[in-house]
Amino acid sequence: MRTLKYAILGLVNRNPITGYDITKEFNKELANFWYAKHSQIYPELKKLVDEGLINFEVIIAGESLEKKLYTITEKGKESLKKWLLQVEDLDPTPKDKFKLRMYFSEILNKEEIILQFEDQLIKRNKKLQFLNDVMNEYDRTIPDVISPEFGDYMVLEGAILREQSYIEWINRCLNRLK
Amino acid sequence: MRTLKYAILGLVNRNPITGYDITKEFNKELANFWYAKHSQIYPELKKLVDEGLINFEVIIAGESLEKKLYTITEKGKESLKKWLLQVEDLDPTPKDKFKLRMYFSEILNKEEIILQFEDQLIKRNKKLQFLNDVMNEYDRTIPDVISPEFGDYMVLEGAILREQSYIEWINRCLNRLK
DNA sequence: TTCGGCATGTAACTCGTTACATGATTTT
DNA sequence: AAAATCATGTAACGAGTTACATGCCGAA
Repeated sequence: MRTLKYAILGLVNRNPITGYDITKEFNKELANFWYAKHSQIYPELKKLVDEGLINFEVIIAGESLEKKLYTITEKGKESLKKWLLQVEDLDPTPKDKFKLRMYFSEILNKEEIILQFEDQLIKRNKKLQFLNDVMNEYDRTIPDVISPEFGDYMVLEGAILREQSYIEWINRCLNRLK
Repeated sequence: MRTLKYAILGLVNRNPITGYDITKEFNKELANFWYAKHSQIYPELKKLVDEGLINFEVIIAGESLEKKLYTITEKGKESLKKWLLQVEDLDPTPKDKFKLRMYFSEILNKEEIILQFEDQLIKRNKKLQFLNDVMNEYDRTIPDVISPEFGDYMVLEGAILREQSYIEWINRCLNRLK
């Protein structure tokens, strides 16, 4: 399936970028729906070069620190566009360890179950708060459709809706338990 | 982390069960938040036996068909309970290929993007319809708290809320695009 | 001069999927 | 008699994590 391939290709397509900076991108907005460690990114970049989808240029920063600045090729752009246009079946439902634990919770007593939900509620609220803080930096100006910022905005909103719905689920469970 | 280990342990804890039937469970309610193929389940069962967490008894069905019926041990029950009670950090945000594609969609034109969202909307609605159908089989009788059925009901409701929230997100995106 | 961040890589391992492989039983 | 389903396994591969490994640069 090679999804990481296209995640990287998408980033390199926006602007020439180094492996290090790709890793950083995977820890910002992007982290709300895709991510990877540098140990996965560097080998994948090498593979993409071999496939002729990207090129790199070695940049010397300061005295001797080598950076590799990757740029997308025409072949890479075509490959990315083809992937963006493809119509696929739905991904399988994402796995959820907390739900798995609650699914088997009948062997716990009520108080123990409630404690689990309450702990999860705190953590989810914290995450939602964080996402809202990021969202507020957009300062009520919804970016133009078809701009890189619109992508950021869109998926951030998706992440907020997802957390809200998870919190709603927890609250419903707690109401039944109390 | 060995999550599959506990998913299996949780099922075996409910009732003695064969590997084949565990595989089937992973394609019902459970599939809304955990699943595995038989090729992963059989080796894991062997491992759990080695660890003394489950036992099995060979059953001959019909003339000569061998089944292995697995039962949880005391050690297994303790291990499961410990796992159920543990307080963990939030899982990383689940990966989402569709959101990844839309994140990079600025290189497509508006009509192409809208087509992508509309296709996704149809598929998500279909899935929601399916989940609602399953839910209606509960026939308005919410199962008792602390029963195996309550677990089923709870996670099914979670799955429905999740799909609804995804659909809400798609609609918001479409409204902005139109 | 030391510490945190910049920058790139590899090795070993776990987790999960697809495909291969076999045979028994039930249903059409 | 054939097809679907029951039932259990292994092999090869791909994806992802943790740990190992190295060296540069700027700020305190």
